[in-house]
Amino acid sequence: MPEKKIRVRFAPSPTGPLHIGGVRTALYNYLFAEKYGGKLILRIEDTDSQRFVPGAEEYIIESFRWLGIPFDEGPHQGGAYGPYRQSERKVVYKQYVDQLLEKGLAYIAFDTPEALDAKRFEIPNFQYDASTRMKMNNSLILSKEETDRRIASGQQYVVRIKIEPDRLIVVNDLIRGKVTVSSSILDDKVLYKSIDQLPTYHLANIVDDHLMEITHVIRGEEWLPSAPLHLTLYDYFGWKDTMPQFAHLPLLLKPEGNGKLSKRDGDRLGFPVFPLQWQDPKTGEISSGYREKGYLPEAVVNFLALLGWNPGDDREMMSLDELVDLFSLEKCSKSGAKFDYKKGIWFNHQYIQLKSDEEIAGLFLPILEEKLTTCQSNVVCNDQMLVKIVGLVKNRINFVQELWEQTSFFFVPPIAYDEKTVQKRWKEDTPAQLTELTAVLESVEDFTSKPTEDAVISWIETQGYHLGSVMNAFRLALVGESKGPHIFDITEVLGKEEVIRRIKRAVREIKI
RNA sequence: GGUCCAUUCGUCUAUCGGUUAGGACGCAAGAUUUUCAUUCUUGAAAGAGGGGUUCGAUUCCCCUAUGGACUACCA
Repeated sequence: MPEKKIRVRFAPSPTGPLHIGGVRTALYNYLFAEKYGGKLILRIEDTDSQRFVPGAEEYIIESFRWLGIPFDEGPHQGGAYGPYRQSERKVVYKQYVDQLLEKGLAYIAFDTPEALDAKRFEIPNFQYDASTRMKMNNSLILSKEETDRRIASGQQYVVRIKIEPDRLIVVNDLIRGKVTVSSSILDDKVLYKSIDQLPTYHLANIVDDHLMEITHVIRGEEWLPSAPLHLTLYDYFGWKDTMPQFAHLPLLLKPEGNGKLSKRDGDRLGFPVFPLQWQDPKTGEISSGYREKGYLPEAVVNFLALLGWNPGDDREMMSLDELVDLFSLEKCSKSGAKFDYKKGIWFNHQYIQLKSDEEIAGLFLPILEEKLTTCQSNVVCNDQMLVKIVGLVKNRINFVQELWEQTSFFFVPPIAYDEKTVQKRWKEDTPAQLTELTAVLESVEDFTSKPTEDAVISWIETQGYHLGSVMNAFRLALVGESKGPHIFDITEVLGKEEVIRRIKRAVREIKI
């Protein structure tokens, strides 16, 4: 592909938890960089001092650590193009703002936010541009002396780009092809504000991408409308030759209804829209995260990768390495993707099946320990047993958390018996049969699954009992309801004493 | 309102002018199972509408409709 060393960046704003759409953007940047042996840079875009949220940057770092997406450069690991926080690059931007001012490609405007609001109220489609700028309050109409005097006296101002109207701007997008707009629809965007001496996104973004030698800007579609402005900026600075290429990714949409995916959709439909759980430092409100919900990072990555991209064939299960190998911007789709969270659940199921019983048991252990203390269970369970139990029920779960409801009867004997099952499975002759069964079990030497099963089946056959009714009643006694894995796999884990104890208890407790 | 982007089963998507329009999620039915699941098999399900271009359009062009994004001294 390109001769130049690939450098891409993910540039989030630390204004709260990272949206899942942002995660996907970062993932695509990573896949692209990795595929072509390039570098992925994390840049924190904190030029809005008003909206800064403490902890957000750490949240971002931790999210990608969890997902297994490493950055090559960033505020934490450093790099040759730092600093990587825009708030630490103030001095850098100022000189470029001055450059534009000197060339007459930008100007100083004194209009207060209130004055602009009034203007917008007065004129419905007001835009600060070539058609209006000469009627406003700026250095274009003020004398040099007056402008300087105002600045010296401490009057707040902003620097606006001076857009020449009636020019055709062509954005060459790697995903969408040529996008042409007239410069007349652009407004004189604010590039810099004196109040906090910080640039706005547009200026900082272009300066940093240039200075950091970014070769490809892969970002969400919401940026497509401002791409012409960015192109103009590259042009004004004389950086067109080294300008990065653009790729605007389709958006993630609500699973149902219209609009883009928001936090509310997650709350309403019960799925997270953030990688990690997040507690808002101001309100204390907690938003759920994929990690805490029990998603495996591999599953999240795989699921996200397929929302807006595909390998060109029917493959769906792909590791991060495979994704790197298969990824290409040409295969990215152009239209927004409704967030199919049910498919995400399916992916998680698949990835759980791929993991060893030992690994799943390890993930389950902390949950189990907590449950056992609250249940005051005195069941002793060693690691080997736990692994075996997990192996028995693993294919029934989508999340590790579901393991408890699938396995609780192993640890806690049934205290109640499901009424419907009792009605269906517990007949008049059941107590007598089960009492006989205890004797049969008592005589089994090797209590592992198969020998026990053989002994019980042959007893049922010689007695001429109905297989189903004995077995179902047996299950009811052990589990408390009509569910669970193969019955003799359960008895093997439970052990002879516990099995007999449970049968006796059921015979004693269940009345019809 | 203006600008730009988009439009194949309910959803994610394959198809780069000629296909019985393929796969997956979800859904339904059946099989397996002593239970519940898993699993397997099968099924229903799509080219927004209208014009062109072409021997032939889902595929190329135009219009309409619909959806989306943007339109801040936010990113």
